[in-house]
Amino acid sequence: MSKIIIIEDDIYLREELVTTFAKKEYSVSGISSFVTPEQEILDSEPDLAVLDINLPGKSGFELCKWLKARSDFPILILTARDTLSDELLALGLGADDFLTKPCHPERLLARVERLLQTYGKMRNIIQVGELTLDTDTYKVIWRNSHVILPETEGKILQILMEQHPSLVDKQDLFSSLWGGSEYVDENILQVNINRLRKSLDTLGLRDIIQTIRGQGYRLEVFRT
Amino acid sequence: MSKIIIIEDDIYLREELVTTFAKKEYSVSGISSFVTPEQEILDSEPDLAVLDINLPGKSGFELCKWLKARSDFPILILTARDTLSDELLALGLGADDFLTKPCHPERLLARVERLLQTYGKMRNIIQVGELTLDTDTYKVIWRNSHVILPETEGKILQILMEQHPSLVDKQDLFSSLWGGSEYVDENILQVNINRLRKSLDTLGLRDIIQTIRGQGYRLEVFRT
DNA sequence: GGTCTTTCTTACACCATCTGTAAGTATTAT
DNA sequence: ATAATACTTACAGATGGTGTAAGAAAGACC
Repeated sequence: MSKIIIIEDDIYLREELVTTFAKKEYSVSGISSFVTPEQEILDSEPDLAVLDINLPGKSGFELCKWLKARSDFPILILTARDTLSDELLALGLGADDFLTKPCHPERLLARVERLLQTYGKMRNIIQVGELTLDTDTYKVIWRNSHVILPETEGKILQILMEQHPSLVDKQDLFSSLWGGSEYVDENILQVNINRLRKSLDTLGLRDIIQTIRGQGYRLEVFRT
Repeated sequence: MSKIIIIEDDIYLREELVTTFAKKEYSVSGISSFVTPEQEILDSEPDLAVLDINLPGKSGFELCKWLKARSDFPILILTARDTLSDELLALGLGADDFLTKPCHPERLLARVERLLQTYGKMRNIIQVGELTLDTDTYKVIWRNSHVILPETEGKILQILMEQHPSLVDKQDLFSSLWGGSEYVDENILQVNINRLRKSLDTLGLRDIIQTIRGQGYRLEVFRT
């Protein structure tokens, strides 16, 4: 069954939540240390996180933003802070739902259920602005159209998106793509960048890959 | 920009919602006739629907269920009915969010924005129970694993899922897959069914394709 | 139980696509 | 102007997907 992680410092409420989910046959765990919760959360590879805002150390807002940039499981914010601006901030940071305490367990369960169902359809999706990439199939989605890239082009785009908005060194691309093997033609990267540009051009994405002469490539920042 | 459809019988509120969304550069339209709203909604191919519950004719609940079975855009329920059981019912029928009137426009906009962002990542996804298929790439997801099918196998699975839980006639499969072309070996369907079964077996999905001797195939109904 | 029909399984060869190599052209920096 | 870097196009080998073929297994019917 799905794995849920609870990030909540009130031990009483945390245990209550754990019990609520455990009853429904979820595999559920609570975070107890708030010194460096980030890695603990990522390492547990949850299917969903229930996140409080008022935490010792990093706030739930910061945590939400940090997690959303590095993972693709849904985050449900559950907090006593019930102002509209809190909700707008949370949703703006990528939170998937926002519920206020006290929250009826059935409502929480229903919301969690819905998120799991929605996200169950999307595994291994990364996103930069409006650009979406499925890293299993290398399907690229932008606005209302899509292309399916061959493996090499897809891997290049994946690296560019993961490093966005930083520059990606040519050497990094070489070692990621052809690292283990023996010598390959220096030109191979340019050829594949060229192919990738042509593929993306069919979506109307001209010039989103910038060349930084002598160093490497990077994704152009574009309006969202 | 994204296209939103408003299904709300109170003309006053409807116009207010239309204005709210229009300001944010959404392409927005309202339903005015409630005799047969279903087809009008589908035909407009919206990216999201805002749906009231208390409607003349079919209720919003029925409409939600009907639409969810035939389309894949998100549905946000916006209603004056604020009981928990209404919310649970709506979410259970597949609604993606549930807000009660009166609702602050900013909250509504933020929720809509979030849904559009989430759904923007998932184009052309169909689902039967826990089984998910991307009909562009033929990536099949089940529980925590996935396979990418070759085109022919993927098309067969797509048809079986679209017709589920009905039986699919062998002739239908033949005409869908090899319809236009000249003669093909009768055996080709059996070979590809066999290949598809083996591919799905790598997910632990043994025997989900039933053979109906003399007629065709169908997807086994399994526990969700 | 025997026989006929239908379905399943495995192997093989053709074909399309992807990939790296090569060679030549264009662009940029100094 | 010249050299260095980046781009473009064409080509051939490798890979994986597809239909054909032939025989084995399973089910229906008497």
